[in-house]
Amino acid sequence: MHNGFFKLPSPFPPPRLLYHAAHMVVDFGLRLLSCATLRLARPLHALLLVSGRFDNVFLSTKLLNLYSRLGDLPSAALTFRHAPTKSVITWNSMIACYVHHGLLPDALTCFHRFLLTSSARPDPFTFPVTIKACWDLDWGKRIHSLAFRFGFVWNVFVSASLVHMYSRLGSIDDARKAFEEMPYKDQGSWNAMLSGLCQNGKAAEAAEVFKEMMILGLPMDKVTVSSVLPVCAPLDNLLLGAAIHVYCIKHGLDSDLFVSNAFIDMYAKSGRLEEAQKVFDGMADMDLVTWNSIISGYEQAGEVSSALKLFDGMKESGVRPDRLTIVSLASAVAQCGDDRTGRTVHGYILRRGWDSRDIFVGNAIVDMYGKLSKAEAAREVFDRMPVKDVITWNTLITSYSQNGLANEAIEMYESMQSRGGIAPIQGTLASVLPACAHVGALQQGMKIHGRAVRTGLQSDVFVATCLIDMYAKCGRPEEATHLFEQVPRRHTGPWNAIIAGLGVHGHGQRAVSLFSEMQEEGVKPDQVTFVSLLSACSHAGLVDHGRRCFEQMQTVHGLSPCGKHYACMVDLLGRAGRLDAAYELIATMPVKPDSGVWGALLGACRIHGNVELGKLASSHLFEIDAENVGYYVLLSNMYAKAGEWDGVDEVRSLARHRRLQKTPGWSSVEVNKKVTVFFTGGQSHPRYEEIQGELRALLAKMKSIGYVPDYSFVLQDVEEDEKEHILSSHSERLAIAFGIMSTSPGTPIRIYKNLRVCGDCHNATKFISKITAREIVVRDSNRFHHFRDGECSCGDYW
DNA sequence: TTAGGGTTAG
Repeated sequence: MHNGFFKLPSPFPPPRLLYHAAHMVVDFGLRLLSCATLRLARPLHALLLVSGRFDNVFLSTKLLNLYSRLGDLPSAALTFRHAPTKSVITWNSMIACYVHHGLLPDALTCFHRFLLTSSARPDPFTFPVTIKACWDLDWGKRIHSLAFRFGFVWNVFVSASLVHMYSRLGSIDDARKAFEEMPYKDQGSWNAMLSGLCQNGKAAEAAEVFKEMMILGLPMDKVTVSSVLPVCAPLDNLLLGAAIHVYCIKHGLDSDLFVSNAFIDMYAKSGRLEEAQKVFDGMADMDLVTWNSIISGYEQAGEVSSALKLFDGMKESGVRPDRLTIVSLASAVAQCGDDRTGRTVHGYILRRGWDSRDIFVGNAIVDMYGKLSKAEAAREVFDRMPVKDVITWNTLITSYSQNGLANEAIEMYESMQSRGGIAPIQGTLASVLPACAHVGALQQGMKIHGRAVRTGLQSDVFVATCLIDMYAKCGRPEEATHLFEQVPRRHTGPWNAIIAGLGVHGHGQRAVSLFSEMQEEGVKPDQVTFVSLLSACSHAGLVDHGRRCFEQMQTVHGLSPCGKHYACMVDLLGRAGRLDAAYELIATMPVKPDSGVWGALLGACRIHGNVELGKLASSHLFEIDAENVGYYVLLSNMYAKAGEWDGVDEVRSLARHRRLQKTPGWSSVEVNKKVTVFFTGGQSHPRYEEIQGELRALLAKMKSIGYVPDYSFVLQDVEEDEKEHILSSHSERLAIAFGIMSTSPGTPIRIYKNLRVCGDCHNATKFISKITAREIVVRDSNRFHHFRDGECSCGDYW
C-alpha cells in the first residue's frame, strides 16, 4: 500500500506543520491510518513518543488500533497500558483487539476493569464487541443485563449482537426473545436471527423467518443469501436455492465471494455437482472455503479423482489447505483404495503433518487407514491422539471390525468404557455387533444386547438390525426371529437381516413367507432384500421359487438386477445341478458378468465335477480378478477330485507364478466369552497335544461306528496315513475338539470357519455330534450347518 | 478514531 509518510520530499517534520499543533495531530492521524506494515508503524510510534504527541488520546488510541489491525497484540496492549489518558474509545478498541485475537477472557477482564477503574462510561459501541467475547451463557446473560441497565439494548447493533450471541451459545429461545423484543429491526437483525436458526439446525424455523422477511418485502443482501442457502440442501428445497440464485444474478450479488461459496456448497450437498462446478468456473477469485467446498462436494459424491485433481489446482493457486481440506482428502483417499494417487495424497498429509489434538482430523485419518485396511496404522494414530471422543473410538472399532480383527474390535469396545470412560452410542453398537457376528462371539453379543436394552438402544432400527444379524450369524436363528418380532418393521433393514439370517440356516421356506409378510405390511423391498431372498432360496434348493422371485423383482418391483442378484441365481441353478441353465443366464446378462457370477459358476462346477465348464469360468475369473487366490484353489480342488493331478500342478504353478499365497484356513470357537482361533495345521496352541489326543480318541470311536475318511478332500498327492493326518489337522476339527474339551457335557459348540467347510470334516462332524451327544453349529463362509445326533440340517446340500 | 449479522466438518 502507498505510504505518504516516507515519500515526503523535505526532511521530516516539515517546519510548517511543526508549528501547527492541530494540523500535526491530523497529519499523524492520517499517517497512522494509512500505515500498512509493522516496519512503518514502529518509527511512527517512536516519533509520537519523542514529539510528545502520544499524550493525545486521539493519537494513542489510533496507534493502538493500528497495532491491532496489523496483528501485533503485545504492542497494542503496551500502547494501551502506557496511554496517559484513556477515553471510552480507547477501552472499546482494547476490548475489540482482544476479541480480534481470540483472547475472550482477556476481553471480558478488560471490560470489567473498564467498569471498575475508569471515570468514563461505556457507550453503545462497547456492547457489541463485549457481547462477542462471551463464551458461555452465564457471561452472556450478565452482559445482557448490564446493557439493559445502561439502556443500550434498544440499540439495533447491541440487540442484534445479543441475538447472535444467544444462538452461538445454543440458547435459541433467548435469541428469539431478544429478536422479538427489538423495536426496530434492520437487515442485520434479520440476518442474525436467520443465521442463528440455521446454525442450530432449525432449518424449518429459518425458512419461516425467511418467508416472513419476504412477505414484509425486505430485500436480501449478500449476508441474507449466505445465511439462507445452507438450509436449502438439508430441507431438500433446491427450488428455493435456484430462486435465490436468479435473484442474486438479477441484483448483482452473485459476484460476491461468500455468496458464490454458499452456492457451491448448496449445489454440492444437493448432488448437483455440475451446477456447483458452473458457479466455481465463473468465480473471479477463490478462497480457502471455495476450494474446500468444491473438493468436499466431489469427495462426498464419490468422484474421488475429480476431488484429487481439484486439490492439485488448489495447491497451484497458492491457497494453503487447512484441517477441513485434510479431512476431505483423507476421506477421498479412503474411498479410492490404495492406488498410486491415494498414496501421493497420503504422503502429502504425512509430510505436512497434522495436529494430533485436532479430533476432526485425527478421526478422519483413523478412518482413512481403516478403509485402506491398515488397522495397525489406524491404531497408531489413535494412540497418538491425546483427546478422543466417542467418534474416535467408534472409528477404530469399525476399522478393526471391517478388517476381520473382531477380537480387537470387541476389546476396544470394552476398554472404551473402562479406560476411556466413554459411553457407547448407536454407532458404537453398530460397529461392534458385526464383529461379534463375524467370529460368532455369541456371549459377547448377548452382553452388548443387554447394554442396548438398558440404554434403550435396542429399539433403534440400526442397532436392532445388527442384533438380528448377530444372532442369526451366531447360530441362533430362533433368537433372531424373536427379536425381529419385537422391533419396528417400517424399515427394510430388519426384514433384510432376518430373511438373510433364515436363509443361511437353510430355512428357505420361512424366509419366503416372511418376504410375503413384508409385502403385505406395505414395506417396499429393495435390492438388498432380493439378494437375501435369492440366497435363501439357493441354500434351501428352492429353484423354481427363486426363479419366480428373480422375475418379479424386475416386473413387479421395477428393480433391475445387479451382479449380486445374478450371482445368487447362478448359485441357485448351479447347486441344483442345472449348470447349463446357469451358463445360459450368464450369457444373456445385459451387463458384463463380474467375478461373483463366474465364481458362483465355478463353485457349482466343483460340486458337480464339471471340469470343462469350470475351466471356462476360471479363465474369465483369472482375467477379471487375477489376484484372488480362492479361485485357483477351487479349480485345483476340482482337478484333484477328478484325479487330474497334472491340472492341479498347472494351477498351482500359475498361482505361484503370480505370487499368490493360499488364504490360510482358520476356525474360531467361543469359550467363556473368549474367542480362540485355530489355523489349519497350527500347533501353536498351548493345549495342542491334548487336542490331538482328544481327536485321536474321537477318531477311533468314529471309525467303530462306520466313519470312513474321504481322502478326495486331501488335495496333496501323498500317502494314506499322511492324508489322515492332514484331515485331522483341519482347523474346524481342532476348534471342535477344543470346544468339547473346554465345556461341560451337553453344551452346544459353535464354530466359525473363514473358508468353506471341507466335505470330510462335514461328515466327521456328523459322527462327532452323535458320539458326544452335542449340538455342533458350524458356520462357514457360505452357510450354517447344524449337527445333531449324527445328522446335519443342510441335508448334505451345500 | 471504536460497532452487529455470512460459507465448509469426522
